[in-house]
Amino acid sequence: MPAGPTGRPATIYDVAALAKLSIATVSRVLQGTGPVSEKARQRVDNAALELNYVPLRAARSLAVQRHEAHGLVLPDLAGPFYGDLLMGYERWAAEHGQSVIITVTHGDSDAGRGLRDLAGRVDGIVVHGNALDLEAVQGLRRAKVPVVLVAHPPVTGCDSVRSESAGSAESLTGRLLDHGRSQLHFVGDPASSYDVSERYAGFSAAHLSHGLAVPKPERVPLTEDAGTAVAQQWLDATDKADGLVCANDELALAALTVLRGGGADVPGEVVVTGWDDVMAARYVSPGLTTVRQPMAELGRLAAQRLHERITGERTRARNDVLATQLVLRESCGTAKPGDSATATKTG
Amino acid sequence: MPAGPTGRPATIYDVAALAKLSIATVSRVLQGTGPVSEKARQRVDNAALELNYVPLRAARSLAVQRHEAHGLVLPDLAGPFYGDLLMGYERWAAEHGQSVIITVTHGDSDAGRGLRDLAGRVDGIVVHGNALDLEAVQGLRRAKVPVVLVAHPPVTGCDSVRSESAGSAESLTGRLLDHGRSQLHFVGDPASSYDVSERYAGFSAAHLSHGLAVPKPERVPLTEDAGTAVAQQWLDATDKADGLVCANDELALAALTVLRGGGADVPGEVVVTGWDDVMAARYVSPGLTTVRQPMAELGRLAAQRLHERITGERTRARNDVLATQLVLRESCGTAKPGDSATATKTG
DNA sequence: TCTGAAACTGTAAGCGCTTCCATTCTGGTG
DNA sequence: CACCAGAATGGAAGCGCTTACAGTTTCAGA
Repeated sequence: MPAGPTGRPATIYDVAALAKLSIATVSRVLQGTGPVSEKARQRVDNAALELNYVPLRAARSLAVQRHEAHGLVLPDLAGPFYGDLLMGYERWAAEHGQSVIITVTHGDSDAGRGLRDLAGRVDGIVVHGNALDLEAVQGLRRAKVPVVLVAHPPVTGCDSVRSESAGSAESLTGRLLDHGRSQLHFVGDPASSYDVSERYAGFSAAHLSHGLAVPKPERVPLTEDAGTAVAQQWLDATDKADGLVCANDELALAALTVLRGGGADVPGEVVVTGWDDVMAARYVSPGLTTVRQPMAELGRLAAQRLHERITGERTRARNDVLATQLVLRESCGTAKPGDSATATKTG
Repeated sequence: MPAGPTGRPATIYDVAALAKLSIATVSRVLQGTGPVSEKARQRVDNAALELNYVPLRAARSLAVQRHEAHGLVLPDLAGPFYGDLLMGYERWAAEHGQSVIITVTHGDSDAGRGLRDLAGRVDGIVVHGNALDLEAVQGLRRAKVPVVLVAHPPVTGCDSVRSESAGSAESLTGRLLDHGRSQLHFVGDPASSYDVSERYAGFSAAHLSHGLAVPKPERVPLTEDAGTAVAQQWLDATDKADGLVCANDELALAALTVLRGGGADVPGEVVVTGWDDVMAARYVSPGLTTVRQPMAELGRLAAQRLHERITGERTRARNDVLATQLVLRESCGTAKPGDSATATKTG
């Protein structure tokens, strides 16, 4: 809200009056559209500066029928993942002159009122799979809002962007089996999200291809507390698993720490792996073997896909799958000294 | 963009036509203002539902002269801090019907075009101190945009919200000195941000009150790389410091790890402390002593303060200072077994 | 000097919504 | 049964901006 001469925000009329020109010319100067004389440009610039004029976006949006803004719906912001995603997103958006309006569902997944409001402010919406249920997404589609899904299985009418999961999980699991592990546990509830279900699918596939029965998953939430509990259970058990394939790093870190604290030999007696490669994964000891997702790139691509849809420069749906990176450290017992990252798959 | 009967987005006119009522009545029903008969309410609701009507926010904003949106300007989104800040912010905003539009400066700190655009979309802006230089903030003020500063020294005309730093740094440093340390190094450039300068101020104060000379700071960036370098230097040095007070956890974690890797005894030979209490701080060993800031609360409060300003329910400036929490772990050599947190100061 | 095209500028009609004000219904009362 | 208050509704103006479209300059070329 810029300061007008009267104390009210200055409008384009104020600028025009001060510059002794019509509002049409002012608009042309400010937007850089249409022909304007150098003299006019000067006068307008000076007037705008003097009045601290800030164009009211709402008025422009109304006139041009475009918001030049994206909506981003995330389930949460804890942990580094969503932050990185958002960062990649915002960067692309800023470079292309789009604002980003963010909404966090905190597990509400219906978000009626807020979603509606958001839809009225933006040209399109990117939804993280864990943030909204399918019904809410369909609602957006019905309202003809362009939608891009992140980390969600493809939905007709929406583009989607996700990172490869099943393949990396399979190769990670396979690697453990190849190195002599025979009683692996999958820790984390596959039903909690699409990503986790994919990871379990890969875990299963590896077992099948090794001619082994597929162990049932430990259906626990992806939290440190759950990791602690699982590890505690392991320490108390008689029939011990020789590996914990955890659905994320939180679980794995907590488990690893408790196992170590309880005197277990990791990775000798039991190996542990995570998913996400959070910072702590490389500070814990033994270093946590995990899988890194290109979160920023995911965000960037989602922004781009949405923009293509909004501008109509593409109408055919796309479903992108980005490669992940297996990060081998000591916790899995198969890393050579001096940890590093190995090859990956593109889905 | 809802689906109108024609394929174009439905407007309030379409809803009115279908409901056989005037747009005035439709508006009253939808906004819940003014008296409307039950019958009218029904008809409007049905029509809106059938048309998948989504009100165009730009039009409403223009009419009511309010955006019901906040701008949030952050320097970055890496690390968990800003994510937590944003989370606290968004939560409060959502609960109060405000949208939040986020802009990341990535160290640009002038952000001319983007800022201007942002200012035209929102009712007020919250700026993180590290994101914008003072001139940019003044520009906003001149344009009469309500501004709340986070982690920035008070500026006339703006509210500010920050967490206490100097006091905690002083008590942390004092504690180390009391436990026999005599040659502490401050790692991190106090000029890099207000927060860091405060931490160094506290570090200095502790030395002074112990009758010691104040060591010059190691002016390095707050990164893991810098921490690595500093630790390497320590290993090579002959006249070794007996404590590294790092400006953040990244520095401290990297330093700690390299020191340990180089055979140094931490905390026996040299103690290390950080700032922020990132997740890795409790997984590294020895556990990292650090200071926890209430980031989410900071965000929440900033949102609230901005809202008070926007609505005009408060006109006197406020400068809030939130308490931090000293988190003692083994790396500082003064923690009792079983780490815990101790008291704090409110600024 | 005159003419027409090109360059520039102004007028005015919206964009979709809210809201003031006037008008039309209600349904009790006298 | 006329009358009136209050409830319900509609008409229309206006929010600040963009953008045809039309009008006015400017100026090179004849």
